[in-house]
Amino acid sequence: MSRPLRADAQRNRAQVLQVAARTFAEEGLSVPVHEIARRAGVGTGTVSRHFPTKESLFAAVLLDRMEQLVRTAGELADDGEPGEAFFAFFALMVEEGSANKGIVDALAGAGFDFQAVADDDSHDVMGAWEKLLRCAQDAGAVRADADISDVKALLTGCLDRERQAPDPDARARMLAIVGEGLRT
Amino acid sequence: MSRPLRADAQRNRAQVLQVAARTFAEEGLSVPVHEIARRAGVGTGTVSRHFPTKESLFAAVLLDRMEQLVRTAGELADDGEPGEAFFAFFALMVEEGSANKGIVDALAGAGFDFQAVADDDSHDVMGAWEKLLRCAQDAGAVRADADISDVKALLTGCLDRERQAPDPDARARMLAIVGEGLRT
DNA sequence: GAATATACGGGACGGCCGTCCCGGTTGTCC
DNA sequence: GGACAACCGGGACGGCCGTCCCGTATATTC
Repeated sequence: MSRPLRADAQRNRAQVLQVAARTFAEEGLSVPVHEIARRAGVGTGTVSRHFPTKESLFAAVLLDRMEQLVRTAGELADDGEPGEAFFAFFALMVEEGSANKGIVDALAGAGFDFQAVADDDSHDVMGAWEKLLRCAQDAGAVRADADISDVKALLTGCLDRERQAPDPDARARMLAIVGEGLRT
Repeated sequence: MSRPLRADAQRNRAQVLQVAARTFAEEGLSVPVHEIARRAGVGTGTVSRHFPTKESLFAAVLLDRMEQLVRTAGELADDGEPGEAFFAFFALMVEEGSANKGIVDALAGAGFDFQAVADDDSHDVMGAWEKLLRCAQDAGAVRADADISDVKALLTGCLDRERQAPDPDARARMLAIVGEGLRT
């Protein structure tokens, strides 16, 4: 282990992370790193010291969000009916994607290895999600042959619909369609 | 109008188009134009003279394929039950996407304006597809509130599933799920 | 408050890629 | 078969972007 970061370095790191989170969410992964540095009011060197590559910066941002989502998934799994929990989390992910272009890009596989980030030991989103699915299937609420990749693909579809034309009606309709398809 | 192309120019154009079609289908839109020129055995200048931009090259490739797909859609619409025709065409598109990474990229909106190309007057894929949808809805085979954007999004989802791990079982499952969701 | 390590800024670098241009070549037409 | 226009090849150019480096500034420690 190394000694703790200097105070200003900590501030800068946090600042970069926050700006990056907002920027990636609003504009997707195509934003240049220079731009994030500029908006954070630091030099590009500062960014690249804390996060050697763009991918590592995005991974750090994503991991933050992931933690919350996994926690939510856990809570949903704990209380209430398994089927409801599964579909509620699915809807939550759609909402998240709608507000977070970065996640959509990652899910769409636009250059980043989402799988690798999602599979990180301490932030096992896919695992948590899969558990929700399995519970719902055991409870007979979701067709037994569906796997987590199917679910992820359906999520991608819902997010694509959002991207074409964000519209509350359309979102509800897509959730209904997917729901009908997935239920036993 | 200009005079007809010189014989060698026609040959080169056709050659580039053919190589581009195969290459885009196999590797997606990220292939450099230089690489297509190299494989076609021509200089980059030759490519860029016939197709001023990469987008125009891809559009030309896509339009070829589109024509066939639209024709197929028309045939499906003409004979047989409307619901069957709609779902058959959907399955056909999934198959097409599975064999054609370029189309997947275009559908996923990876930098190219698929809509613009698809809406070309003489190759109105979306229109043809929408007609299939409307017929199926009129016949009561597909839920009435779904629109063509929903269908396109669901297709994107199916194609995403293919990309994660191509698998005949998974494809059939996805089609079943989407079918269940879309039927009345 | 001085000494030292640590971090900052932002310019430089290199790779990638699409586009353009020019000297040479090859069809075409009389 | 000769002259001219059309076309070819591929190198040059410019923009973009991620990464690295170094002279400078600042926090930390004693």
